[in-house]
Amino acid sequence: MARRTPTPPAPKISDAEWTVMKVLWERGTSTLAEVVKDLEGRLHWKPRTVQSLIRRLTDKGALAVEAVGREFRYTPAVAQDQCQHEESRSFLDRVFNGRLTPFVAGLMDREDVSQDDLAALREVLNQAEKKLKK
Amino acid sequence: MARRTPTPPAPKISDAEWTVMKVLWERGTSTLAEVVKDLEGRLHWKPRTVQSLIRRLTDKGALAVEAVGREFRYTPAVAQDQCQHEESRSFLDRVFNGRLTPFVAGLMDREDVSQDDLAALREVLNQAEKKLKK
DNA sequence: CCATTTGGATTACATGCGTAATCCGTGGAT
DNA sequence: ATCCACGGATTACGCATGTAATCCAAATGG
Repeated sequence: MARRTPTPPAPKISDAEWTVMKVLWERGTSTLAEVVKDLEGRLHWKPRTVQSLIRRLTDKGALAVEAVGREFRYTPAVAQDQCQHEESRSFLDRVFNGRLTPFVAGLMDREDVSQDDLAALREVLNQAEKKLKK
Repeated sequence: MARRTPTPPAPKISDAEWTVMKVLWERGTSTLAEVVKDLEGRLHWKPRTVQSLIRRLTDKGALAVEAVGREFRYTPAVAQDQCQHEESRSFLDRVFNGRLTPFVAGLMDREDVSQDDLAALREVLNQAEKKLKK
């Protein structure tokens, strides 16, 4: 498994920040209140906490801000795919010396996988192979 | 993909600590000097740094200590598989809402995979299926 | 018009992490 | 007998993180 042409690296997103980014990626763009609404129930975060996280995310360039009236709308400034991929890479390197197969094998070994999951994974592999052959 | 019977959770291991644990898991047991030796060249860590990490790892119960003469030998007190699995789970939950397939698909999409890797992964899936049918 | 709510800005504060340095004692080299 | 290097213990120190609280101004409800 080899790296490809590198895109400029996305800002490093912490655990708690990921929770917020996922909301924003899903909704596309939101105000603070909307994000808070979206999270409440699942999390016990105070609104201030959410605001802190949003602020840190804009500071590090992961969110773009646009003033609407006297409020702000926040929009992801980095692609989810790219962030996911960078996290994936650094995770695999750190824990599995960069190797994907032992990671998958470990999961299969210690968790229960459904037939559907297996089928979906096979399909992914087939696509990869097709791409490889071109 | 569902969780199985939980083992008591292993201590949380940081980035730098993973580097040390990997040496110990590979060597089985070592003194400080041996770990330092093993890392030098690849890393620019001062011996003191390695010692600090080892200390933190023993403090959190990831390493067992045995006095040999007036030195110590350090031995992993947690299984590599288990640590890897816990990291895998928390990574998948955080970044991919727990779903394996998009993770694999993302990698396939953005990195180059070899035929050998594909074959190895297929084999892993076959084993999983066999286990599933039993 | 006044009180309350709400969002942005600033500040907080304990913990963990990366990366050591210092202090101290001892076994080995001279 | 002396001095040094090395290991363990203690301490350091700045930055990131999780989780807010405070302060202030504007909008909103009454």
